[in-house]
Formats: sequence, structure tokens, C-alpha cells
Amino acid sequence: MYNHFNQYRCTIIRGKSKGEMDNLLPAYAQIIDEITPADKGSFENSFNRLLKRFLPNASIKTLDNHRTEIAGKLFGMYYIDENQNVYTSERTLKFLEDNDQPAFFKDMCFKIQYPNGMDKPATILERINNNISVRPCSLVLSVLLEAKEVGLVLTKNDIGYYILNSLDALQGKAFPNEIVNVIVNDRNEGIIRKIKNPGKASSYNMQHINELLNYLELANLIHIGMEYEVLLNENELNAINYFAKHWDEKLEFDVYSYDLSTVENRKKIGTDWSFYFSKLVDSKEIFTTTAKSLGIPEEKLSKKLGRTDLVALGDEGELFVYEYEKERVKSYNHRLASKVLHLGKTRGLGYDIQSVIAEDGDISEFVKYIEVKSTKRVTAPSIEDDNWIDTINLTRNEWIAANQHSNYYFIYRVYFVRGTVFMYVIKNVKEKVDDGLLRVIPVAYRADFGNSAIDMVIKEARSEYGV
DNA sequence: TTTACCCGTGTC
DNA sequence: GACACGGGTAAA
Repeated sequence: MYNHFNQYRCTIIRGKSKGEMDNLLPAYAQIIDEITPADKGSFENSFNRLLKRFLPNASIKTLDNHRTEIAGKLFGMYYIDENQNVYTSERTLKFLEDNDQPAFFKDMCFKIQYPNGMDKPATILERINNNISVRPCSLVLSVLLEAKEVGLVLTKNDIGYYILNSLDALQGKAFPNEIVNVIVNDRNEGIIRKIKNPGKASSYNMQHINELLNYLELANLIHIGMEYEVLLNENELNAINYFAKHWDEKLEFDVYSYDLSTVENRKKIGTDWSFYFSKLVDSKEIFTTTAKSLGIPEEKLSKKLGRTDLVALGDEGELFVYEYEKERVKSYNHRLASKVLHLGKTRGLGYDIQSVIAEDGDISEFVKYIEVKSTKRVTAPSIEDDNWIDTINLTRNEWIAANQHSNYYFIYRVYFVRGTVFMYVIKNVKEKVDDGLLRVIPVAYRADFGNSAIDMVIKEARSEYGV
């Protein structure tokens, strides 16, 4: 049953980082990883102090809101247990590992549900009283798939009115094809419907809807065109179908099973939710973003390998730089092209690619060592912004190699964004550190121990032949 | 009283 | 119109 006249406002937390997403998401992640585990009080202090570097003009309250609303609730980048200890979430750890920003948002979008445990108790009760139960992103993508079948192009406004502000849709009672049929009929009649709340500004009606669609765009699943039309990313059909397949499934996190009449239970739904939401979906591989799904031609990665969709992120960056270097060296001196070597698989060298300088001068044939650090996102990096800060993790071997080869050691920072690739080259890391242009802090601890440190030996495992 | 989602309203 | 600051306000 679907009656679009039943309208219902159902929000997500209002965003704060859209404008600087490529800057702030890695910042949140690095900060949280650096300062957790911690008790809630020191987490608050450290987070705010460190985020201030990225938002120099923000008030304490604004920093608080970034921490609790965006990094905490909306993005699920950390969770707080019942003893008020703060931990880095699986989602954050994976992002720090693979630098796949669209995958981060795919995971987050998939897990967003109404009702959820990130809202205030009054809001949760409101949703419960209205029998809300839906994965909004799954439903939106399902409807977009159905619409594509019949050649219907939906706008942001359509998605707002007919889906995300529709009570029947939010109750999970409206089938995607029903919704599409109704929209087609209205189109044929020339009717355009809009969300209206008397006396309210457009941000009250539409901001949460715009922002949910923005997150789907950052997830690389849709693209919003110049006329506000919402288009599916055809290169991400695997992930899109995964979302769509789950649109009418019972919600994993059951808000309805909580009796919210006591303070204890209201607290519990918060901690239970933040634990649930901070974990990755089971089939996380399906959300991996490939260069191909960002619309980057495969031949830019490798002329030899066709199966780039199977190549892991680090390797895609390495292949890209390898192809780039080979072309660059070849155009300087054909004879030197064979000196460009891809050594990514060779552990412990401290660099991925060995190349040659191949520039005019005495050292044109000298070897150069290249470490590739790649990242994936939908938006371009904002290098022209003076507050722009980027962070990469170097292994001990890479750090040693950077010092050892100083002037001949290069970091190629590769950004795969939609439809193109940016590459920033950093030459001579050692000198940059000495000049204060680049800050390096050791973050790992290594513990060496011998038999004198062992307190107990327990041997439980036995082979079937006895020991 | 403080905390932390909620969201009016100013700014671009 | 988009979007984010920081006041608003419900909870603890």
C-alpha cells in the first residue's frame, strides 16, 4: 500500500563536514585512532584539541558537535562502552587501512536505518509511534533501479517527497515499483509535488534528505546532476544490487525490542546501537571501490592486466605510478624504460617502485626510489586550502629508506577520484622533515622479550599422535 | 547544572 | 539554495 499523501519528516543528524569531507574524514580517523582507547573525558579533550588544527576558528561547542554528532553518531567512527571507555570503530580502522573513502560511506549508508539508536529518546519514540522501519538508502536505490527500468529519471525533490518524507515508504510498506508507478502517473499529469511544512525554512524540509543523498554520492553509488537529477553509478551495480536486495528485510537493530521507559534502557539503546553501528557489514568486500568503479579507464592502470577489479587498492596505485613512470622515462630516453621496476611485492625494501631520474642534468640516469600511497574518494583533494593537511603511514622500512636515499626518495601520493587521478609528488622526505615542512611522529610500540619475561607456559593444543 | 542531538538562521 | 555554526532544548 502506498499513499504519498501520508507525509512524515524523518531526519538524520545535520552534517558539518560536507565542504571539507576529503580533509575532515581522514582527520577524524587519524585523531580517533591516535587517542583511543581512552576514557570519555580525556577523549573529549584530546579530540577537540587535535581537531582544532583543522578548524582553527571553531568554538568549543562546534568542536563538541563535530565529535559527538558527526564522527560519533552519524559516521560511527568510535564507540563508547558502558564503562565510558572510547574505542576506535571497525569502520575507522578499515578506512585507515585501505583509504577507501567511498567504501566507508557505502558501509555507513547501508547501516543507516529508521528508527535508529543515534537519536534523542523523544525522537526514537516518535518513530516508534509511527511504526517507522526501513533502510532508507536501500529503498532509495531500489526505487532508482525500478525507475531506470521504465526510463524514469528521479530528482532529489522526487526522492524527498515520494520516499524519504513518505510515511508509507518509511514504514517499509511501499514497494519500489508502486512508488515508481505513482511518480510516472504524476509525471504524465504534469504534477510536481514538494515537501511543505508551514512556517518552516527549506533546511527543515530538505536538508536531511539532501545530505543523505550526498552520502550516497560520496559512496560512489549515485551522481547528482546539474538539474538535480539522481543517477545511479553504473560501475557500482554490485554494491547497488546488494543495497536493493535488502530493502524490505527486517532491520538488524531492533529498536522496537527496547522498553524506553527507564533511564537504564534509554542508555542501553545508545550504547548497543553505537556498538552495532560502528561495526562493518558482514559482506564488506562487496563495498570495495575500484578505480574502474570511479570511472578511471583501466589502461591507465596497466596495459597488460585487464582484471584490475580484482586488484587491491595499494596495487592499483602502484600500477598507476608504474605505468606513469615507464611512460615518463621512455619519453625522456627510450633506452632507460627497462630500468623502471615494480617491486611492490618485494617485502622490506621501503619503496614500491624503482625508477630513474630521467631529467636533464648529471644525474639523469641515477636511480630514484618511489613509495606509492594511494587513496580513493569521490571528491578532489583541496590542496589550495591553507588548512589542508594530509596524513599517511610509513613503515619503519619506508622511513629508513627515506633517510637513506634522501634526495632520491620520492613519495607519490595518488588520489583516485571520480573520473580522474591526482598525483602529488613529495621529494626528499628527510630534508622536508629537517625543514619542518613535514611532520613525522612514531606511533607503534615494539616489545622484544626473552624467556626471563615469561611467567607461565600453557600448552593446550595436541597433535593426534600425542606429544 | 552539564551534555548532546535538534534545528533556526546567517553566510556563502 | 546549500550547508554549518552555535543557540535551543530535552535528558541526565
